[in-house]
Amino acid sequence: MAIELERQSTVDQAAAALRREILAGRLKPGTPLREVEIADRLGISRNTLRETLRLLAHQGLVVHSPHRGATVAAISARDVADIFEVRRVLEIEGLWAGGDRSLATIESAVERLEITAGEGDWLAYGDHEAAFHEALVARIGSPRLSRAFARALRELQVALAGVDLGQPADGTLPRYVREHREIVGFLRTGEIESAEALLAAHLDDSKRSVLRHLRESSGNGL
Amino acid sequence: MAIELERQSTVDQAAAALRREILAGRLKPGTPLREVEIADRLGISRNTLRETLRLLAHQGLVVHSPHRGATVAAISARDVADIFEVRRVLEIEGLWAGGDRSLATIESAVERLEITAGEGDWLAYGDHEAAFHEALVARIGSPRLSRAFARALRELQVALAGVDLGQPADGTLPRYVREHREIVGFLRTGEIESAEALLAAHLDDSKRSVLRHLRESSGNGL
DNA sequence: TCCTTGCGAATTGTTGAACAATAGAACAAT
DNA sequence: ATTGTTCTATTGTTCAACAATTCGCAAGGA
Repeated sequence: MAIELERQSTVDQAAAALRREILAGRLKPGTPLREVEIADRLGISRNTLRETLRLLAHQGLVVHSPHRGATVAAISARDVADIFEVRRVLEIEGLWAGGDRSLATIESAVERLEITAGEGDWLAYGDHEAAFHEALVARIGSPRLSRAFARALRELQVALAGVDLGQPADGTLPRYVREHREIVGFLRTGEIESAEALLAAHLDDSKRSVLRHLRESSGNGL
Repeated sequence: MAIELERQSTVDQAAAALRREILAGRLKPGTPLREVEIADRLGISRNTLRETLRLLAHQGLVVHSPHRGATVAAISARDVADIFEVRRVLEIEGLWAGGDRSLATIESAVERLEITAGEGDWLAYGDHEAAFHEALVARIGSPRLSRAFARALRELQVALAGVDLGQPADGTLPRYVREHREIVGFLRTGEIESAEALLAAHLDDSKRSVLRHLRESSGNGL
């Protein structure tokens, strides 16, 4: 009916701002978020910031412990393993579940992914890769499962914020790009078993890579 | 390590209180939750209540729209279908995934379920049935998937709050109880395909039942 | 009758200040 | 090394005010 003009509440704007800072790596995992400091840096009141922090906590970007405040979510190896378990279950379910119309979304994601990879724009590449896998899960047709999946992917992004930006030119990336193309190829021809095997291997590779980056960056704590 | 003594913040206590009222059916789906009214009924400040409402919104018990306030979550037929899709995917995955030790938890849930069903305590029966299915999903070993599943179950409970309390003595319940026992039996003997078929039928039955109750209670809106 | 326009009351959004409660650190006593 | 004891920074919670917005409703016009 009316044009959906996007008025955002102060809470949402603040959440977006903090999310940007976290994903950009300016606020590293484990950093405590002092309420008064953040509040007047963002120019909002402390009460409003508290609602913002609850929102971000619910999204998994910060963790909140009583009387100790909020800190940027720090992810453990166990968390990484869990997130990849979520990915395995839901993405493979998506392989088998999908209708044909969903292939278009996936294929366009692959195309954008290849373009940005060719240009070396690894930031955009990450977004398109996420879009690819989200489209895969969307084939199940369940908004709730899609939301749970998207949340898991976001947690992964936080874990890698500011870590993988300049790194990925070690030769493995071209293989990643190719694998996405091959998976969608198998999907189109109905060779789901082959797609599943390839996807499982892809996820395993990715998990190992994430765990390695995690050890390198924040492994100093152990 | 330390004894986890449960000091709850005001926000958590208020959330628990509201959750009780909603699940008991005293606050019916769609009811608007006026901030000042609820706040001084619970004896807390409006700011604290707002954080509580954000928490409940995140748990799916209330929905929040800008400048319109929070209302007790009202579920649509589409939502019910989605929730049962979540259940289908995760519970069946749980059938195939589990280790042996998880069977003990499931079997004890079945026993409690049979006892409470025999006593006609349908409120406790609902809890134990939820515990059964949560234990099934827990076999996957993923805390995140378990959380997503528990959230879906809670949404279903809200939808049926105050509806199914006195109703279930129409002869279908004994079959439900028996089916749980049979599923765990198939699990124990490793006949996963049989367990899957039975579980799928069980979920289909349950979905139909929920949709019928939904039409009967809040079908007046359409 | 329809519809739109403006008004007003109820409600939410946001702020700022205050005080209580707690954790964590520094320090003293054993 | 362990146990108390302050002290301080920070979070938890409350309160009162005001701004912004929604919604019902009455007045007015086509």
